[in-house]
Amino acid sequence: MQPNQSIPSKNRLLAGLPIAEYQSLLDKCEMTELKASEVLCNAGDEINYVYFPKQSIISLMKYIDAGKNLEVGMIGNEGMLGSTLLLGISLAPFRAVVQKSGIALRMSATNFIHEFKTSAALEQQLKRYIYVSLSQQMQNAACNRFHVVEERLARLLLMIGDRAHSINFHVTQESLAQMLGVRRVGVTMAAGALQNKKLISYSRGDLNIQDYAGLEAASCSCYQKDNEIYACIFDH
Amino acid sequence: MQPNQSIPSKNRLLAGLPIAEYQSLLDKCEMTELKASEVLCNAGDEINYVYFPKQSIISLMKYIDAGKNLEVGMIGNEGMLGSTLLLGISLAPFRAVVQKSGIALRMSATNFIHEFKTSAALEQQLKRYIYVSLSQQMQNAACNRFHVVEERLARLLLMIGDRAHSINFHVTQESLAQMLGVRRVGVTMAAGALQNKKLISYSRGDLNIQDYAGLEAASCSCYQKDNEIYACIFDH
DNA sequence: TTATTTATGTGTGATAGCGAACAGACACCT
DNA sequence: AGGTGTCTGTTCGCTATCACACATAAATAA
Repeated sequence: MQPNQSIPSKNRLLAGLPIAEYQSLLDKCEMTELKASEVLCNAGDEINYVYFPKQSIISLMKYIDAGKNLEVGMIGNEGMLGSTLLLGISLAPFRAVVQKSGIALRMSATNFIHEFKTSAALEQQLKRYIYVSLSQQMQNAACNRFHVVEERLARLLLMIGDRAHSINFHVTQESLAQMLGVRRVGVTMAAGALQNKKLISYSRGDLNIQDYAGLEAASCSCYQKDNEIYACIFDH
Repeated sequence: MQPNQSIPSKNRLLAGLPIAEYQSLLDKCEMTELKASEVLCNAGDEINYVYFPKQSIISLMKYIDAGKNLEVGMIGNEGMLGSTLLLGISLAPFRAVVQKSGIALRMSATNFIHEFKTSAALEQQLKRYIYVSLSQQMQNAACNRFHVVEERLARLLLMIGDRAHSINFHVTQESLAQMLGVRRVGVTMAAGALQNKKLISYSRGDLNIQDYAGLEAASCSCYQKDNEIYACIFDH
């Protein structure tokens, strides 16, 4: 399926809430403009704000050693940054970097904690989201072990496209390399292969998905599985 | 540090609870003998029982495709199987296989749910455990991406040793290969290298850690980091 | 005893990804 | 118009790991 190209008005996590609780949340949020490469938190930081992206995208990065980093999660309007506050721990387990500029809603951790303590519906959504995150982490661990760069790149591009709500977006090979945890050259190769297959086209960071279904077929099964897990938990 | 070689009488998760709540839990548990290679649940199964291993070890396996599997978690007396019930979802996101035979406490999901709904202390321990699991999954994803087989094998053996509460245990190269998601031959090589360095010795599945500190040094930093995360969340 | 299963070791060739270095192309700014 | 930084493409030698096939050796069963 193609991503919905219309700009989503709602965060998908919050969309499931009763109107009153949804409104109460929105009232405590402020609109903020996230700028690409802005760092929202570092691993081990106290979480002061939670974020609900609209068309913006946040990458969760795990530093490992000697300058090696890996993206361990991506947050768009299907999720939020800071859900782990529900678990009663205010330390961020990762570094959160803005991957794509755009609008997000922001709320203080204090307000957020108060909200889920007084709204069972919100609490349930957060629990679901944490379950999904946990499942996806496991999938991701296996993906990193077994799947080759080209498949993983295809998956990554689909994930960005979905969260950007567009088949056109800006992302350099260097950022993609960071996310995949490979050299930029590895991305050049893989992206070249995808372009030869007429699945994508790109130039100087301007990326265009030309054949969405084809790219899905070229991606590893993890793309599908991630979406299934999310749908299975939220849409039932 | 060397693992405590005395058989632990308590589960470390439950050990943090007030006596009354601890006792209430124990009363609803039954002792059970887990046999190596027994399957406690498959991915997508309804969770009917939760388990608290003593010296037994449970491996959480994620199937990916075409017979490719990866261990995404290991449970000994520091943790439990079934904690995700706290999140209100009763589906297991992985396959749980007994890795090492031994005693475990077992409780029905129904009783377990009742317990954490009536004990704030238990609920908090479970939240912490889920946070730790989530963090470790991220670490694991990065580990799978960057670290070589020999380092990962060293880490794995340390983890088994810790949970077996012994520097001697039985594990075949084939099982290790399954857990690491590599060919058995890869384990032969890596284990041979560790043996040459006098860190371990083994014969037909009987493994002995000869130099615990050396093995720690040979393992990837993830071993240390996993332990730190656990300690940071639970021991403070 | 012999046969079979389980656990381990070896050898050969292929491939994916690495690190490092370099070169061309385009964009933007003065 | 020229300079500078960003983005992309290419090459080379190297290593980890793969796939497959076969060999050995101990443990177990017939």
